[in-house]
Amino acid sequence: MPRTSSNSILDHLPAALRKSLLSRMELVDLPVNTMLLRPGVPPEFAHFMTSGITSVVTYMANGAGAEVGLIGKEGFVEAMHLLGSANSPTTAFIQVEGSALRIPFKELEKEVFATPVLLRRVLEFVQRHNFALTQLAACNGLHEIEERLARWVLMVQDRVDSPKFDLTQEFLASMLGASRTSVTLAAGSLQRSGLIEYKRGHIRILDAEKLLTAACECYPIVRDLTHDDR
Amino acid sequence: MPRTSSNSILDHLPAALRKSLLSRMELVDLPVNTMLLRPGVPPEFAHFMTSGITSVVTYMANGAGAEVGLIGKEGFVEAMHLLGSANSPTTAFIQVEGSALRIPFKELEKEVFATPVLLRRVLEFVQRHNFALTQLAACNGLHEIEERLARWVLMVQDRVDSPKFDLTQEFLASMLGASRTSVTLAAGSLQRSGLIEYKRGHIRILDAEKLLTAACECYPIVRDLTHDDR
DNA sequence: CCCATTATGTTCGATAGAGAACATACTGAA
DNA sequence: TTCAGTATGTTCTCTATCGAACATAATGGG
Repeated sequence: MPRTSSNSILDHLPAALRKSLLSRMELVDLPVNTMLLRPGVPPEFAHFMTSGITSVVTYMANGAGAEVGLIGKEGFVEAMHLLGSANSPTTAFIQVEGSALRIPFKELEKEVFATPVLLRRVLEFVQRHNFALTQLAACNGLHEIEERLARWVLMVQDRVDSPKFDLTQEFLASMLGASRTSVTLAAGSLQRSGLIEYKRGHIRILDAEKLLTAACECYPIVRDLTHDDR
Repeated sequence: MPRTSSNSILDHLPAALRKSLLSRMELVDLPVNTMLLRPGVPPEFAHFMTSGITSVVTYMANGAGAEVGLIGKEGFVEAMHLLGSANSPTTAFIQVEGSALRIPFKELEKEVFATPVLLRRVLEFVQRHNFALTQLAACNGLHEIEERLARWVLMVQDRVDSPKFDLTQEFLASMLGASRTSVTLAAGSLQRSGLIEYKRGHIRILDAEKLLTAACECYPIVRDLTHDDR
């Protein structure tokens, strides 16, 4: 399977089912900031990420936001929406450009509830995503910015398979629910310690080992949840 | 149906299915602090709350914790665990004494995946619970203690149907991911404004209207998610 | 190559909250 | 009724973070 169409969930499906799904899917490029999901709006497509990262964020009325999820090729974006018809308070958009295999949401919905194997895989993903979310929910309230920044950077790295990617500090601030000033300070600190290099929206991990130490305990917990092979 | 055995999920099932389930369930009293779920331990029973409140909390290594869920008679405690076999990082225990209809977890699991209607109801609950969680995750990081305290009190009230219940400030602190001092100050402020009365672990809501104003925007969002009639 | 734009760096005052220490007051069991 | 235990009230110092303001520096389109 070519690298650009590899998605963990699809890859682990029985061959026949995978083929059937793939035949109805379309590989789409996803530039930065592409909106995949808005609060209260039912999704048109489901996006099985094959590269890049989707951020799931909850925004408050005053515009402040905080990360509540990060989805790469280990998952797909609209999983939660398959479970029912409640209004989602979240926004999802492309944080690191990439691509996804997309399928009309209604079609996936039908398939999921008609195909037990697929349903199980979807629910397993929902479970892992949810457990990760509980950890991040506590993390947001309890840990300091520098630890959370380190965690975030590592989480992104896991999903892009590269020590180098693009993220402005302004953007990071809204992800971490912090002010840009604080992010600059935290990033500066990590940079002075030689863990990362930051250059106008380009970030590079220099020492992943030490970064792990700088991150809060939430990182390995969340990583195991989202990147364990089952 | 007697008040003590009323649970929203069970109540909305087709009569035959409900009867079948109820015949295999046991009504149990749940005193304060009863543990229902520990991190990484598969649940033995599922508890459909009929009164009282279960708190779902994520604890960090240093003992600090934060709320990631509140379950009353609108739901049941171990829903997430039905979806797969990943390790949950959460702890669940009784926060306000009450009762629940419990059923061996394995038995419910079998039933859920054999009975589409039941599965749908379960997934709907999981979805609502999850969307609420995304809101609370952001809330934990972005809102101030007094607003969150007001929100918490209202959420508890919704689930006990009473303006009066027992909660120590020490406990509230660990729920809100704050220090006891901060909770005392916030509670004192709400008390001086005449919104609540606090007396040695006994809290009484005096002015629910104003409390709504004092709470952050998250309260109505979460309430609609968890207490909407579908 | 230049300039407008955008991203980062830096400083400063203000503040929410942490954490410790101690005082007070209520409660229930003996 | 008394006392030990527990919950709340209060004060203080300390620190992380905010928010605003401004400086600097890189970037890319013309």
